[in-house]
Amino acid sequence: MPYAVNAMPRRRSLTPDQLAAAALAVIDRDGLAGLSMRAVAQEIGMSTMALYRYVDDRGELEQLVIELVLSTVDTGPPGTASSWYERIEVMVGRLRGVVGAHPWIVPLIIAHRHQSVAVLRWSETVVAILAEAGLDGRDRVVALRCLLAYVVGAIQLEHLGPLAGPGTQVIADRGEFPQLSETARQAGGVGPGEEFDGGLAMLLRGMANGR
Amino acid sequence: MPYAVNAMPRRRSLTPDQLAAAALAVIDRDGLAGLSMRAVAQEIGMSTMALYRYVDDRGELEQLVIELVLSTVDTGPPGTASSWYERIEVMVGRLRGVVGAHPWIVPLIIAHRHQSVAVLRWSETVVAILAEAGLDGRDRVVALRCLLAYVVGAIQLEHLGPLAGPGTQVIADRGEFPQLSETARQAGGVGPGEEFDGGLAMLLRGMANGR
DNA sequence: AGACGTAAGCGTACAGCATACGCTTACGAT
DNA sequence: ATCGTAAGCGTATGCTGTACGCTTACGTCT
Repeated sequence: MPYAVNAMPRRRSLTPDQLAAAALAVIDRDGLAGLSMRAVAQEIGMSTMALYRYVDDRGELEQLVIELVLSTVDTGPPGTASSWYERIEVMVGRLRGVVGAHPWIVPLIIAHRHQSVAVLRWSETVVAILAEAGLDGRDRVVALRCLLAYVVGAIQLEHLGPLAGPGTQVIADRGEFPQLSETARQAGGVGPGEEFDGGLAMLLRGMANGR
Repeated sequence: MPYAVNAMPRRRSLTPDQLAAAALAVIDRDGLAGLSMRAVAQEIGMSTMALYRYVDDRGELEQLVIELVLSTVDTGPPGTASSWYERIEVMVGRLRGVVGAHPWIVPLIIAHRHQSVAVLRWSETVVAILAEAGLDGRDRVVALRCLLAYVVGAIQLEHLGPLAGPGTQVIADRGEFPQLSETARQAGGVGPGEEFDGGLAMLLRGMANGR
């Protein structure tokens, strides 16, 4: 006679969420490169191999992490009061807010997104709004993927490059790239948030003026 | 008395380009995860440690690789006959063509882009076109970063997810996400090229209708 | 109360990783 | 012919993921 689910010989001392949270803590502290089974085990005070009672391999742990993060994205449709334009901004803003708080996980999202329910829920809501905006068929497909590409790309460019100054600035200021260094000079006054929102606004204007 | 440059006690048997080409071959064959000093050494028939006569560390090898790839991007301004709109399309298309042929290196580009002259050259030309289009100040900064974010994000979404079907399709078709699965169905008929170009077109329309 | 079976958790082992250090060796300059 | 130098290599160290088998806690059944 098989055991009941809650009558295991020894109860697990961890929930998958706790495990994922520990992994996320490691990532936030030491970056994606710092994520190792050993580091996570130490974080929760267990032996390395104990983790394998919870996940089959490192990949499954990564999946747990992105699901933990993405599940905190509010995927409910924003109030219908505002325009579709603003509602997309809200949806994208929510995603950026959550993911931008843990930028190291973006590569994990790209790798595991097809297994993520959270991404699907978010996409579902966004697609619905796009439909309301009058986009359908090809254009809607394109718009959705385009939004995702932008979010994913922008977050990485913002957070995952090494400090912007020493590299670009020095070379740019050598007078070899006049237009660029002029632009770079003005970039100083533009905060990351404004930059992101500005780009998103361009994108949305383009979607609105669909051909 | 120091030696002349070409009179070294033992001539290097490799050019940096050959080294980078070997690393790129490994990446193209086995992915970024397959890139290791050992693998590259084997590829060129040298010992692992011999590589360190050419680069300080793995990071420098990566930089060599992206510079090898990106240096093949034609950064010359496209013919002035066409509109700025079309010229940006050409510039973005060139970048996508080259990088899309080696999609695994995108994370390397993100990490090392600030040290890449090729990226600067490309940006310089793009900025010049944007200026002609009437964009300046804040808008030009935003537009450039936005284009880069899109390219980088789109290439990763296209190439770096695991096969699209089994994951998304199966879940989507469970009727839980009606809008999404409807959209996904139509996505089948849209090729990657069309999708990329479609998104870019939206972006450019938005830039044109600057507020 | 005591015995049993199961799964939790751990220790060890192994292959592969980047790379520090020091040795050998080829070879241009003298 | 000799010498100095840098090319190239071998070994060692401390990381990584994880396969395998042991110990141990504990719910269930007698």
